[in-house]
Amino acid sequence: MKLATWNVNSLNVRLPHVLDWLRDHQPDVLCLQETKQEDAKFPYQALKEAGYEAVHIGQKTYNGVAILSRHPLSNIQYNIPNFDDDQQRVIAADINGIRVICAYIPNGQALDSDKYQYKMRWLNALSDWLKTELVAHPKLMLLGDYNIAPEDRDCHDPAAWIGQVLVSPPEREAFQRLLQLGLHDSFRLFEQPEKSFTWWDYRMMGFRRNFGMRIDHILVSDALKPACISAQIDKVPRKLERPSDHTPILLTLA
DNA sequence: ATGGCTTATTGTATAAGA
Repeated sequence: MKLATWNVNSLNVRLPHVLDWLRDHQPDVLCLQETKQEDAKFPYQALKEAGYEAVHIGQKTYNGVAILSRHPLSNIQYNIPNFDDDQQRVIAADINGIRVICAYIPNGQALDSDKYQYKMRWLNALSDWLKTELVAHPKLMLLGDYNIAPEDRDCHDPAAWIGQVLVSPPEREAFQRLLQLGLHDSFRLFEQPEKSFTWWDYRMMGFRRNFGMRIDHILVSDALKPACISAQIDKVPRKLERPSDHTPILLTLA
């Protein structure tokens, strides 16, 4: 079983890239973030013709998450239960006996911003919810844009990023708390090239110079860890015309 | 180098991303 996650930075703009990528890789599941569209505009039909059922929750301009699947989706959850949030950042479904959670964790903007406070509250709510979710669904995966580079090796220039959002100690601690729930960073279960990143700034030729960050992740529960066969970042879509600033990561399960 | 892109908006400048 192949599962992937990709922040597309507007599905309206990126749908051709997504359809090409689905055709080339045929994943069982693809989680999308930043669809940036209301559900009425979501391309259910085009995805169906490509062989994928989809569930989506979105809003105009910002946020929006979707799960595309070649297998039936059930038990759909929209957003974090009991957490008052007007931003559409989480969607979850049962697929082939696995609880698949697609999340777009807030960026935080800057450490002294209200948005950073929101990010930290949001991470706490996510953690609390996952605690109970893991009891109900031992086979669980959390895929998405975390907006956290967990370690210095996940940042192209750690010294330049000290004190910045994405790498601050409280954010990294929140990431570690997710791991302490019994989740594993599937990318690090395997040997990986140095300077592996999933996002590069559009500016300053970030991609060409590999000035990137690894901020998109696929965490898997204890019960799923032994089934992991491979994990890789696919840099190809980042090289296309008018790319998303993020590129997909792909996990293969036995 | 606090942005040099890119996206969307009842736009023609602004907000946000990371």
